[in-house]
Amino acid sequence: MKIGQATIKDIARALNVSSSTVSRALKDYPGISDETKRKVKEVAEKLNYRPNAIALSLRKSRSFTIGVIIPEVVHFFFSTVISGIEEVASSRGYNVILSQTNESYAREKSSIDTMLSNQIDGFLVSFSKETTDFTHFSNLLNYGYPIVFFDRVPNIENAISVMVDDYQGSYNATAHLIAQGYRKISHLVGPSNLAISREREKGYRDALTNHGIPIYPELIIECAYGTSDEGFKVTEEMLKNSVIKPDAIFANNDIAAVGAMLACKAIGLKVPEDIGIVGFSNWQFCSIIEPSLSSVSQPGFKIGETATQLLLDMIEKKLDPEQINSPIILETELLVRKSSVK
Amino acid sequence: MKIGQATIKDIARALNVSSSTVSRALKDYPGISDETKRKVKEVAEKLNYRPNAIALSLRKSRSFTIGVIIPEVVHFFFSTVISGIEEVASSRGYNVILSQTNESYAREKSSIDTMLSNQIDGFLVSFSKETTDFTHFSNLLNYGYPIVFFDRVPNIENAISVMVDDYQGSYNATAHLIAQGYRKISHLVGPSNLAISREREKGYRDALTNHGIPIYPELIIECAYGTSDEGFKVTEEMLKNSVIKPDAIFANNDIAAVGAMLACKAIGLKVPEDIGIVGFSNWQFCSIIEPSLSSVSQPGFKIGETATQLLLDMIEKKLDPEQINSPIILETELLVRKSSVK
DNA sequence: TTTTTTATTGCAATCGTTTGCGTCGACGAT
DNA sequence: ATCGTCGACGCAAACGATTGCAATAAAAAA
Repeated sequence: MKIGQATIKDIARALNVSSSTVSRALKDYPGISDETKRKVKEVAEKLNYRPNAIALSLRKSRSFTIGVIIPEVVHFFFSTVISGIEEVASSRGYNVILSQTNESYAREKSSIDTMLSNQIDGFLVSFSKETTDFTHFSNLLNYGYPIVFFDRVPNIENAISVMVDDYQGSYNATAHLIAQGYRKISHLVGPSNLAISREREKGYRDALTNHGIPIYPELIIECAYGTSDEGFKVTEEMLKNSVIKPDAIFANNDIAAVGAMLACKAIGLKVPEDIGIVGFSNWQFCSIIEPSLSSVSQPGFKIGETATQLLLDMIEKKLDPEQINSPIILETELLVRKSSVK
Repeated sequence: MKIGQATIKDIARALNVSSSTVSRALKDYPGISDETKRKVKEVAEKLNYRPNAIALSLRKSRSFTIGVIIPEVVHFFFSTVISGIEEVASSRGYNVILSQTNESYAREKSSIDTMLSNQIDGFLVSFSKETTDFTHFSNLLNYGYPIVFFDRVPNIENAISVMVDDYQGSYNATAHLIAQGYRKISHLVGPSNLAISREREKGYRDALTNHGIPIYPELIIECAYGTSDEGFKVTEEMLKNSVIKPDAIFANNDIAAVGAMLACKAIGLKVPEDIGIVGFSNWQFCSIIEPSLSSVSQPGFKIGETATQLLLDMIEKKLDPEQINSPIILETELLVRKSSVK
């Protein structure tokens, strides 16, 4: 028996009826006799009939597929988000097609192009670090194309976005370090074109200010790539050259935090006694490294779920994008571990 | 200007020619005058014409999309594989549609069904832990449907699979421990229903035997879930209760290895002086924990790449599945770090 | 001038499904 | 006997692109 190859026409031929009748019978349309419906369904079952989703897409100009554009798959946070996306999409009968940009703007644009040719019903995107021009998105938005941004969200009109409360997460982390008695807190900043980096920096600054602690620009260092090596290097340099010696480091991300931790150890500083460290994202390794790394946990799965629900609601017109005029913001959670507790 | 909405007909109308001419002109068919080609392309450009991939799929019964069925996305190894898949697929002009089964057999089957409706050109699958009946796969295979299995591969006829040399990886890891002077080597075994666990155990046993070292059944312990806590617990118990005191631990996976390492430290044993440890998979955290963890690295990215190349070659008839009658086996690499070097 | 060739283009079917509208027969009402 | 109504179904167009087979005109050959 052929697989998924039987068409409505085959059923029609077998029963000597028209394809219209078969189509209607399968969908329990009124105006088709029960007898016919029964027979059609029976034959459909026997032939292992599977509707051709492609033909349906063509007819309806709807593909029941959503496109996910993501910087990288091999990233704890993003893979968690994907998981949430996949969960909701599949439960609502949608397919997920995936493209990773590897942080390349060109790739981002071309992915969107091919997905558009595939009549994707909507996009879920977290744009690349390289992306500074958002016209490819705003064009789509102006046309009314459903897009939901998550985590990395652009500052353009009508964009619907789901993000984490980076500001508050960062504020809490910094406040926690202060509460632990750390005073000269360094911050490893993320790439400056990402809003999340700026939010996190702001949370850090405000926490210091609100606690009456001076801000030392010397201790605020950009760590654009967010690799462990980069974290190591900038930390090493800071520890050596800075006039103000930091007694804590709050890193924009966990990987850089680990680099910083290694740099501290290499120089003979004890964590958390001599220097406290907090990261961001709560990668799996946080709890198993020595000392375990305090980190701000982002609800990746929930972000994926929420963004997908929103997108599908928009696609199905259950939701008017106009109703949403500010980003959906999900709470973070500060997980205090050993690296920041004296 | 509408986005991706211009069709061949729009171009035809604008130039007062037939759609056939437009179609041919766009593809540089012979028999179309250069003048016409020029004009068609010009208008296509102006209208921002994008071929409708859905219509094309319907016509050609080819979707240029491959389906990936995977147990979980949030897993270092699998996400790495996905990355490799995505890379090759996109470079060869294919889309990737993704479904995670969460280790559920029912979900696996239904995913395959909906992907079939979507006229997927082929499958890349790593099946769920629950799956013991493989008829849904063999049906497809018998029909000549292209499938490539990876990592978790079924033992069915004509199945093409790409896997890692678990046996050899395990053998090498054990031999390395022996070479370092460790003699009473414990092994934390993985879930016994997965072939990879059995292969790894076999590699471990053979390495010991070939080096004339006795095997102590007491030191071979199942660690089915592979969590850090489980690793901790079984190791703690072994160190306390076992008559034979191990001087090394080779764990089936990195997470369990870390648990074991913590248990050793907790009891006052020094790694690697008192006890050597080696893990499996080379998770990202291996190099950043203290001491850094030696591990057998599985080439996840390469598995993804290789499997995808094979699949696309099959789809494009560049490769006859008959030619391949044994699994493709990729080499592992033992990454020696501090945890196993005296 | 007539016939043949060649260069360009159009027609129409096809992929599988949906759907507005028309058809056809039966049946009840007048 | 005639008309209207209604139930059950078929026709054909449509979605967008491709492609075998004509068709048409101009150019070349006879």
